[in-house]
Amino acid sequence: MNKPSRIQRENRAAIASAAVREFSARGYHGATIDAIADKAGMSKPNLLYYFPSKEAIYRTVLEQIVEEWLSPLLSLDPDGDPVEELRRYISLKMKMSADRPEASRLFASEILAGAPILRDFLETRLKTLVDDKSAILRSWIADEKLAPIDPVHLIFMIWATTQHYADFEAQIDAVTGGASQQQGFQDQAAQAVLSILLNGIKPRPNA
Amino acid sequence: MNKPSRIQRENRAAIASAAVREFSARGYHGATIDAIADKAGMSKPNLLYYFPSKEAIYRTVLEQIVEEWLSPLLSLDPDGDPVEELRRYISLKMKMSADRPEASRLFASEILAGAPILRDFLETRLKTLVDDKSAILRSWIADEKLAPIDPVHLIFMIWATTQHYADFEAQIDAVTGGASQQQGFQDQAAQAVLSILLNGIKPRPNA
DNA sequence: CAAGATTTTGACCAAATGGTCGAATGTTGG
DNA sequence: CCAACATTCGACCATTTGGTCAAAATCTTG
Repeated sequence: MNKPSRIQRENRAAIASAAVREFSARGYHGATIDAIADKAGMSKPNLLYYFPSKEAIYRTVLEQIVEEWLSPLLSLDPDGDPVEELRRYISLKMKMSADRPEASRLFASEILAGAPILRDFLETRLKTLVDDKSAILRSWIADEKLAPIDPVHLIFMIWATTQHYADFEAQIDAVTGGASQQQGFQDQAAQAVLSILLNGIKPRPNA
Repeated sequence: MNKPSRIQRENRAAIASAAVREFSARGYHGATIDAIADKAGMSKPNLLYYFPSKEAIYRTVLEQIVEEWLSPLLSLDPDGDPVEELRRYISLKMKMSADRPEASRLFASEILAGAPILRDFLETRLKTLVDDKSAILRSWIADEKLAPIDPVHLIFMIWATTQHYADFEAQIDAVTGGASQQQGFQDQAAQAVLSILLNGIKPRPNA
């Protein structure tokens, strides 16, 4: 298994990109190797020359997505200003939703189905990360820099609200008459989410 | 098309219940008529005696779910106290997530896939309903009983946070070590969501 | 440029699956 | 009790689809 050739790099990348689009649009079972190969501009046996099976493609793209997903939370800085750190984190997640909606939907689809492939990752690396960052949030609360809110639920709420704009895009488009593609809409959404969440967690004097 | 017999009522109900479980667990394409028939306790041809096709089953259960989904928002009362009305609405949605997680996941799965079946419903009935309720929220904001937040985004945030507990149950279970089944967890979740959202939208004196 | 390695593909296979059909079985009203 | 009707199901079919294989085409390199 030496260094991959240019052709290998290009084709693997084309397949991964096509697979994310296809899996996110049709789900694991709805996606077909033929369709992915078509989108990647090659024949099915050719695609299977690069990946041994449909599930292998799925695993590969899921792993790539999961790594991206982790990074914003990783960078939550215990020494920063709590509200500013959370503002930055939420903004980053909103941007990811806007920039890579298919990736978000593929991840969502895997979790919806009960996380058959990602369960182990969720129970180990993600759990550890959430435990770590919860401790930071708890210390901020102890210092009365945040309202006393269960940190785990705060993290869930941030995930829920930010990813909603990618995962439920079809619903949002329908309800808003298709506004969600425009730049203005994204800024509006980010502003509303930031406003509610940040106001919701700022320490309240009389409580 | 006379009144259905007892057998018809029972079998149709059994099929619908089995279909919700099967479709929500495996997605539209992953679900098989055989599996639904098994769960409903009958043979595949027998099931197809009650529904003409897989898609017909899917449409039927989706429609039932969508009707349930609408009702809590319908009851938002323009003459009630804004914060109390929203507290009631959010609590209702949290309870639906806890009580019928499969239904929530089936709905989510349809939207994730681009709402091929529900698009029309979303663009007509749901859009109208959201427009109506947005007007109520706007009037509350005008009366300074709520912070000035785009009503549509507030509604999206409520949907996102409440449905997250059903749709991403696998992730929540993994991260919390399986706590989400317990009653205490549900109460905790509801409290956190209510606290952040309600504090997030209460009018702020100096803004 | 030739030989070996890499990449590509048409043809094919086996399993899964949505759906049909006719015969058998059960139910019900007169 | 029986005739008409409703319900159930084993056997079957056609299509889709994940995956294989051997041969052809292309690329790389000494």
